[in-house]
Amino acid sequence: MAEISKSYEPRDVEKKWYAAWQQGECFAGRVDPARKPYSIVIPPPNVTGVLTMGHVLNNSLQDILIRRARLEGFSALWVPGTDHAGIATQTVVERQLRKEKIHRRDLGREKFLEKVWDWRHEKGNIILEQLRRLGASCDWSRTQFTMDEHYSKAVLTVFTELFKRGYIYRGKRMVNWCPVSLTALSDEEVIMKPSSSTLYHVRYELVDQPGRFIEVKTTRPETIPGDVALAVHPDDPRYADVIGKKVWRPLNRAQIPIVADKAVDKEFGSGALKITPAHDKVDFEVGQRHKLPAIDVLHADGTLNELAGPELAGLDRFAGRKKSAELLKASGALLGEETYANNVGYSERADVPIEPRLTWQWWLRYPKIEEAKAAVRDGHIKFHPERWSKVYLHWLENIQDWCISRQLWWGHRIPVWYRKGIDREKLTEADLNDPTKVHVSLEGPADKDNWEQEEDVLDTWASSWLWPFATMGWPEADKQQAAGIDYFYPTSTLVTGPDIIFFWVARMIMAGLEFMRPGAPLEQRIPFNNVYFTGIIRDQQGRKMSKSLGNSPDPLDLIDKYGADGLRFGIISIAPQGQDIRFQEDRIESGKNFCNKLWNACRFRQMSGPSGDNSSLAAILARLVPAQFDADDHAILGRLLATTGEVERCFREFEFSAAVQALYGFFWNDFCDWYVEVSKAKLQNESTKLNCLALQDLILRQTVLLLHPFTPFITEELWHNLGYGADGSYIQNTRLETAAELTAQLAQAGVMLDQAAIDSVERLKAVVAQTRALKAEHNLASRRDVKLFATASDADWAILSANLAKILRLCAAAEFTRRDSVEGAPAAVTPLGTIYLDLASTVDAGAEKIRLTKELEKLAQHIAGTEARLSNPTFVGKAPPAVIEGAKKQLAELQAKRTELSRLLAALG
RNA sequence: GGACGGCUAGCUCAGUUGGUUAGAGCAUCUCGUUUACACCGAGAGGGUCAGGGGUUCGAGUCCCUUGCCGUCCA
Repeated sequence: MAEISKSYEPRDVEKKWYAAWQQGECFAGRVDPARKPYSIVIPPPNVTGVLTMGHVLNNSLQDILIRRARLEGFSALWVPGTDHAGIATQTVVERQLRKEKIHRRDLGREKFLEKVWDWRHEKGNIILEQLRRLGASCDWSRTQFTMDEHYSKAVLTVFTELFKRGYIYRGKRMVNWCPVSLTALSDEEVIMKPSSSTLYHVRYELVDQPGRFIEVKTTRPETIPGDVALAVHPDDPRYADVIGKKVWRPLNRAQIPIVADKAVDKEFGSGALKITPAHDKVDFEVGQRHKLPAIDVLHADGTLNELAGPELAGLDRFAGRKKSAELLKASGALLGEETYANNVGYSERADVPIEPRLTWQWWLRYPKIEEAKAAVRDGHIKFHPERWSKVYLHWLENIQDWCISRQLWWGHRIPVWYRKGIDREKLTEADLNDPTKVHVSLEGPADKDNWEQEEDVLDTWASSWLWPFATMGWPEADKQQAAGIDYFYPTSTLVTGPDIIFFWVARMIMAGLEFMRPGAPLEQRIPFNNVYFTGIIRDQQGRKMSKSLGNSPDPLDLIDKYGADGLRFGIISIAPQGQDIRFQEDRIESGKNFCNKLWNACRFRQMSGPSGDNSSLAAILARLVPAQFDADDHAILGRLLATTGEVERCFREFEFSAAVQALYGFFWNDFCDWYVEVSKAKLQNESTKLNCLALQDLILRQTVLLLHPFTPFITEELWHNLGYGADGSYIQNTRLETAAELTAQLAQAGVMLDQAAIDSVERLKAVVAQTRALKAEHNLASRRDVKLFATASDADWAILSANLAKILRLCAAAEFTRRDSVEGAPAAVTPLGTIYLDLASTVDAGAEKIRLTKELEKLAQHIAGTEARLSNPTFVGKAPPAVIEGAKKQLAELQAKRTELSRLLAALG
């Protein structure tokens, strides 16, 4: 056993144990029929990502669950991996190429993809390496990447299957278009930003009533050439007589109709709306209802095209906006401008306003919607906190088809081939299912030369929604067998953020229900049984942590500064269930301090006496001498069992910060501040020493086990330093006793907890605290030569005298004796009698009088309150007997204390 | 506009089905290097539980309402 150093130095310990764990294959997920499985799949971080505080929280929680499961005897599996993050990765590589003045089109698709793979091999594992620093006990041999060959096969299989089953179609619809990345975006890749725009007032002249105008307000005058109608509300009296008439479009002059549609907001602007179906989602729907054409006046890159007219064609949309305002002004159609605060959607990656655009895309009608609802509603999948299930169900109630295609190169290319020479603009739904025109399969058509493959790739989420089973070998039988899918699926718990309930959690549930174990009951097809939603980590001002704000500390710096264990312990302690977290570095420091405290308590144990046989719980129990147990021994065991039980409850209810707080309080306050201090007296007595050391060994062992999931490194180190584990073994292979099991084993060793003794410790603690306070009040806190007297009943004195050595040490006093009465000394009325400071000659009687008077005043208030309650007939009549008894008992104690304090005050003269 | 969450000590947060005098950590102040730990110990100060109303013998806790902050959906 190594000698323990004076303070805990995490760096070497962490390095040593992480290497040892990997060497010992501690993280391997093994199919073991003798044990129950416990599995987690990591929410795959973006392959371009680096570790953030959000990852630290999320992955610490997963590691805590997995490590606890190991201690509870489960066969645990944590599957790691990354996703290919289509647009993010493509953007990163494009940016890199731009430095060499190369555009991806210069390279061509194949060469560009080679560059992306180069980048992925060079940089794509950074975040997984960082997770190792945090102590993540993933089964790295199973690391997955969504673009790996096997995983790709799963993704494309799902596409072809869903196509066959009629869930996938091709449609020209309005999407969020990024004019820089030149692709459709999902809603979550669009960031709404409050913006200051200009609202242009534009008038449209009625064709058959020259001189009469309809006024329209718009922020986008450059789309006027794409107007195909004006719309008014059918019930709007201002416009009742113009419905069905025509107006002149003021740019690219033409006649367009006025239609009536309920989508028009009568209150907004003039109550008349210009309808531009190619450039606005609402307009598109209005256009559909009124069978209006859509005139697209923009190129894909956001410049205006020839349909916008010769003056505007070729201009960028923002330049076009200015130019169109000038043109309107020149023709007299512009009535005015006002500034207008609205929300504009921005492309997350390119940071430019997105463009609603009509494009051909592939769409998915979701499968298994009703079952997905039932799975959560009926509790087969439990959300923690539960309230998120409402958000989930609401989304499923209003679900819309999913646009699964992206105009990118990096991703899973859609396995669809078009017969050469076919006009894709004109493909009908029937054509899609005509194998002479469109081919859909994994391997592609046999005569490839006659076909052209779809250029689009799939949305990244269309690969990650398969994560829980595609990472376990699906769809190939041999790979599934090897991964142990029968054993590990469904996974136990998913840990993720509520921001991706729709994009990921809900979709995984539907995918699992559709593809896993067809025909089996719902509970065998769902991907997980529990979903734990973490909070979002914010800075001190409550802002989200982000790269652009620069308000996120680098977790690796924090690990260097506080140790991985300190970081984990600290972050968990400030992460209550379901609440956002305000990051405070001082809490991470507390985590480190706790580790140091733990370290030193173990060090003290090692310095206090010879090690006994710590090789098993049974061996330690055999060293206990129950006959020698004093009240403190009972009390600390009682607290140990209560804490063990509390931690069990916390894991059941996913209350991790409460578990950390319980362990902190138990270890620091109950064990270090009290038990270790009283041990110091007991350890000087040879007859009680060995029992005391055995008890410390028992408590430290259980504490280290309970803490191990939270702080894996230091606990593994101490486990070995204190001789709990043999060389070559690991703490994770120990079975953690539950409170019930520990109670039973203690009973078998002859230890029955004595509640009366435990209660007496509470009173003893009060005596010590009050005596210390009394000394401090008289500026004697640092004096160790004070003498104490007590006036106490025989029963109270019996307890005091039995604990004399402890009291002297804890109060830093030289003597403590019993007296029949003491006059004129400062005193404290405690639950075990009145304690006096023997300093009568030097005491300031005036100050002591003031102190006692103040205390009496407080007491009088309390007594008055209690008396009032007890004299209230409705209280006595309606409150439960236990509450009334409690109040009566309390009143008696308070009155006795008042009598005693009054006597002391009177004695001061 | 709808839904959800939050508002408790200077700061960040606990506070289980309503039941003694509302707690913790950090910060502040005082004292202290006594055989683990100054990454420590002892002590102290600090709260009309966002405002208002209601139910109840009793409300931080339940109900209604107002305000402010935040998130999501439209």
